[in-house]
Amino acid sequence: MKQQVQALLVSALSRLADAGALAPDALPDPQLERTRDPGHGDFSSNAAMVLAKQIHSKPRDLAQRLVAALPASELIARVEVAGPGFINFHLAPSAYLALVPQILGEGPAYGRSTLGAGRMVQVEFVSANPTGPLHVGHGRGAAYGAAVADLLAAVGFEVHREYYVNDAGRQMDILAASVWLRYLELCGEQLDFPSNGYKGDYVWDIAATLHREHGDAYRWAADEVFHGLPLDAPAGGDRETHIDGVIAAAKRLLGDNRYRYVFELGLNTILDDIRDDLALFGVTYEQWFSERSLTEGGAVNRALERLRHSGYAYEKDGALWFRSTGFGDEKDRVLVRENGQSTYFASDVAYHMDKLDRGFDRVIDIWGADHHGYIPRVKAALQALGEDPDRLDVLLVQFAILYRGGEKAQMSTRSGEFVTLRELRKEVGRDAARFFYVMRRCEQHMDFDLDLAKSQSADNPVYYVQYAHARVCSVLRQAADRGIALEPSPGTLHLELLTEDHERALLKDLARYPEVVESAALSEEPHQVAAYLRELANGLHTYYNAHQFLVADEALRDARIKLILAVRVVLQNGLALLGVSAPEMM
RNA sequence: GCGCCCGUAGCUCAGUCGGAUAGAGCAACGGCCUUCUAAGCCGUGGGUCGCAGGUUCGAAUCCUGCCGGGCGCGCCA
Repeated sequence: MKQQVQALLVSALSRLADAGALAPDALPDPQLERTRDPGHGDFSSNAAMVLAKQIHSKPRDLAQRLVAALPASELIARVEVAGPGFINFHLAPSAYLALVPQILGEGPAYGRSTLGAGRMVQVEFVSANPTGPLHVGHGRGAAYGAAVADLLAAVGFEVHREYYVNDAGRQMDILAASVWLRYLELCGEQLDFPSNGYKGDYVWDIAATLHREHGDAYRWAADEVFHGLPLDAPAGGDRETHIDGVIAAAKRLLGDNRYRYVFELGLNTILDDIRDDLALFGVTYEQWFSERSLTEGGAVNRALERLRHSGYAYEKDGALWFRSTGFGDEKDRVLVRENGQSTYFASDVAYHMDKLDRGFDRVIDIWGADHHGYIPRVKAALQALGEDPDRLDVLLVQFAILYRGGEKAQMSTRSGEFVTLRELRKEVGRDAARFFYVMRRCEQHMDFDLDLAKSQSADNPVYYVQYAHARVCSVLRQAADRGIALEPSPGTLHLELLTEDHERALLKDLARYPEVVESAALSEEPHQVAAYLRELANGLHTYYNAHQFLVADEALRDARIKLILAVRVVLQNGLALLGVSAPEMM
């Protein structure tokens, strides 16, 4: 609908340009907006005011000439110039009424478009280290990333969702060591668990699996394991060097194969848990991409070679560095450590190189805000590799700050004190959690009050929207009980009877939906959909309270049923985009 | 110290590529269930848009400087 009006405006502008009144190259994209005040019509454009400045004309005069140049259209009831030079478009009622059969005909397709023209977009999100279960912080990235991906798919992009599995780093070794030590404890060994080890219950669970399936086959005396290791922090030493010593001991005593087995057991158990957790949250991926595969497949070495070749890699202090300062980064970054091990950054360079090589037109990374300092070096690497850094878009999701009992709750995977996504889902439900997470802009810090989310979940706006859907379904059930046909023949449609203010307001909301989806998708802001759904639900509730739908007048009744059927379609479509269900009964 | 994000009603937040009178939910107060679900509706009160300058027909929105909060500044991932 907006596009049609926009086309009229563009046409008027080019007519003036043809007449020599405007310089063709000075034509801006005319800005057409929904008006806030219904008195200003349906759409408003500031084109005349913007143009007037360029050609030194009076805005209102120019607006009048633009209006005169508008092609005739059945869509428009009238156009007027208002205020300092706004052009206000009042649409014909019939334009809105035509929406109802259109929405009912298109069903789930209403609001979708082909704007993306099948261009390939990759969305990588969550990508939490597989060292423990997902917590509520990851939940925000999951809900947000899934919604962004679904929105882009809705407007015609070919979307590829991906989870980058950090299965290669030191943190994974710490996990393997933690599992092994817990296993030793289950075997009856007495030991001081490293302060830097993973202490969550899930580590015990994995250790128990190892013990159950392999008995004492992986058992060594604790004294032998800890003999000669650097002291841990509580004993006056350093926790980092201590845990490194434990890892080294585990590798030495167990040998490659057994160590690898423990490592894989931990990784796979946790990865399975994460995969299951996300699936139950309605979040699925086209691909789970292994960091280790980059090293093992030679991609890291190829990336390093390309950087060397481009002259942006150099040796210093026994390490290999990337000259990211050449692209505006604060300092150069290490690619290969003195000890010969490549860094996480080296993997990430290889990973992003691989993403672009796979042919995605756009790559979207969704990261926690704590990684923001990482953006310049990744973009720098892409530039150094001769790629266009603008193909990569990094969206930073701010932390969800947890509150419990009015106080901030600590969150640390290492200490085991955290609320898991699984727990959250169990307590407040998938729908409430998904909706809650995308209600705010991603740059906005989010206060997540656990007590409120858990105990007063009925206050959550998601129920307001879902209730609107359930209400429509309820009315339809009532109608069926009374033997009223829900699918009258087209001849009985008298949509022109929908003249109440509430009905006109609802029709306008229905018309806005495709505009909202497009805007939310292009700006990667799912909260626009959440806000819209609340407004649409409000329109339905208000209408419901003001008017009876199942009235005696058959023509009016049919028109009203058609209208709320259309509302139901849009509620379903919008909720689906956010991963929220549309219950028929509440 | 440097960098990124944020600062709008009592609380949580929309509105931010400049537009018309700054909005919503919650909380507070007052109404509405013999009629399709009251998880709802209607009404009332509530604001120096952090502060100070600047840009212009017009600034919550853009620029500069401050103030306040969060995060980051590893041969960790």
